[in-house]
Amino acid sequence: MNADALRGHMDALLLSVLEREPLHGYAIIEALRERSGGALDVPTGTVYPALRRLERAGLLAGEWAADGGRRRRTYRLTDAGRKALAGERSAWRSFTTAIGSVLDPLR
Amino acid sequence: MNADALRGHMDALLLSVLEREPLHGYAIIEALRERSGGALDVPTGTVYPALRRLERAGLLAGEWAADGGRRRRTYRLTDAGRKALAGERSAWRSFTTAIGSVLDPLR
DNA sequence: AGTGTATATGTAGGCTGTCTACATGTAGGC
DNA sequence: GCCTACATGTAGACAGCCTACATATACACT
Repeated sequence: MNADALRGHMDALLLSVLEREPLHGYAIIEALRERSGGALDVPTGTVYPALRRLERAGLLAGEWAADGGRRRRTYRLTDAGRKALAGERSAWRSFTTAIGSVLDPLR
Repeated sequence: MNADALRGHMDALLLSVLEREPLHGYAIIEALRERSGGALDVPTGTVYPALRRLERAGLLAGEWAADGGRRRRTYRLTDAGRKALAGERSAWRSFTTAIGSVLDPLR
């Protein structure tokens, strides 16, 4: 998976994976890998800054938790995040339609 | 159309639009707009440098032509460009499948 | 003659998000 | 003691798309 291709779609991925249940960063990475059948293997250096960015933007809310001695920051969607996810889904459909219309034009 | 979303897909778009016939930059921009129903309106500051990059990479071959007093640089796909286009199409399918599997998981 | 729009190409510099590489620490199996 | 998995995070590099600007021809309209 080319890195540049992910550009601008990371937010949608993160919001989507948090739609059903709150997860912490490491679990998010695993969820992306599993849901995509291994195609998406996003490095920590991408995910953690992105989560903070989305939290700053008010789309996620993060909370520290402890599992034994391990610290985890669990993120959940805010209402704004849920709205943003709907927008991202819509944008994704427009995007694939637009690119698809060029790559596979009707013959 | 979010600018970042295009990242890493521009090459595929340019190669694809040149698949059937050679075109010059301005015509390529129009072709992208028409084929996508107006969704893709790529600025010249994106297209011209990208065309030169693809030419340097050996995927396109450019040639100057004159239409009256107007100069045009017409690009055509090279053999390597045709192979690259096939790769880009394949990558596009993988990409949409991967992102789609996260955004619209089977329920 | 002047104005405006379409056609046509190109560069400089900025922006931003993803990546690589590194740093830190806990938990548990062998 | 060592290794792997779990868990979070930062610094800096890199690449490519964008805005804004510069240049020039062709043609319609006033």
